[in-house]
Amino acid sequence: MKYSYSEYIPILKALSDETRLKIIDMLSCQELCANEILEEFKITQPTLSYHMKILIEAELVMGNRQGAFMHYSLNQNKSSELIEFLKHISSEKEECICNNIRNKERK
Amino acid sequence: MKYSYSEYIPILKALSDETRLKIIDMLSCQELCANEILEEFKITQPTLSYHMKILIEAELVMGNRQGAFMHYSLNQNKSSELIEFLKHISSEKEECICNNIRNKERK
DNA sequence: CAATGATATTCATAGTTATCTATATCATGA
DNA sequence: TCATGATATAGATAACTATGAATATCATTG
Repeated sequence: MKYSYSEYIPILKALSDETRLKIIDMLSCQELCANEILEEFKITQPTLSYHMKILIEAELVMGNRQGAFMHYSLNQNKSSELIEFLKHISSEKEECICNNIRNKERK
Repeated sequence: MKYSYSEYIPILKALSDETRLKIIDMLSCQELCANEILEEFKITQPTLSYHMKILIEAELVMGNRQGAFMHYSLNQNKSSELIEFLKHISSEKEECICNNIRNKERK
């Protein structure tokens, strides 16, 4: 399995913010719309909209318009994918980038 | 188990950079010193030193001076801890932050 | 103890990010 | 169709980040 680091940067950046981490947590059991999310924070509505956009662009969250309301839900596939990626890069493996580094000199 | 979001921000920020993700991957099987890592990138030595500092401050990487050389190794505990945290916030659970949101109104 | 090699720090800077205010768009119901 | 409520976009800005050049520190070896 081949991973590209850059592919995961937007997801990791999306998660590198306390507000957005909390939003992920809030969406873990149920979908919510923007005003329900907003109530839990002391930020303005445009700021929340900005954070939602980042989460959606990272594909961690899906937006589904129901009339005037945007229903936001978690994309569990994407978070699982990230978790697999993190497990992969941080554990020992056969085909590893590090095979080309110091081992090279040892052989 | 109680998680604080802010605790994980430095780790997630540390991972939100392609250079640093690659460094984590490079350290997954063996420890390496700075010049070995540097060879794999087209950045300057001070820039690498800056990235290593961020990884160390996030406790994802440990530095161990061996004479003139710094041996960098992965702190697998820390990456596991992050993975557990991400699993936790992104999956359904009994005691969830979202219990206090929409459910409240339904009861 | 001076030269050299390895790594860290300082400083300056361009680029990015989070935030707000103001405004726009979009949907609904009177 | 107009007023209202929900969400998005634009523009401005302060704070933060990644980078390189210059320099400093630290360890080794002659």
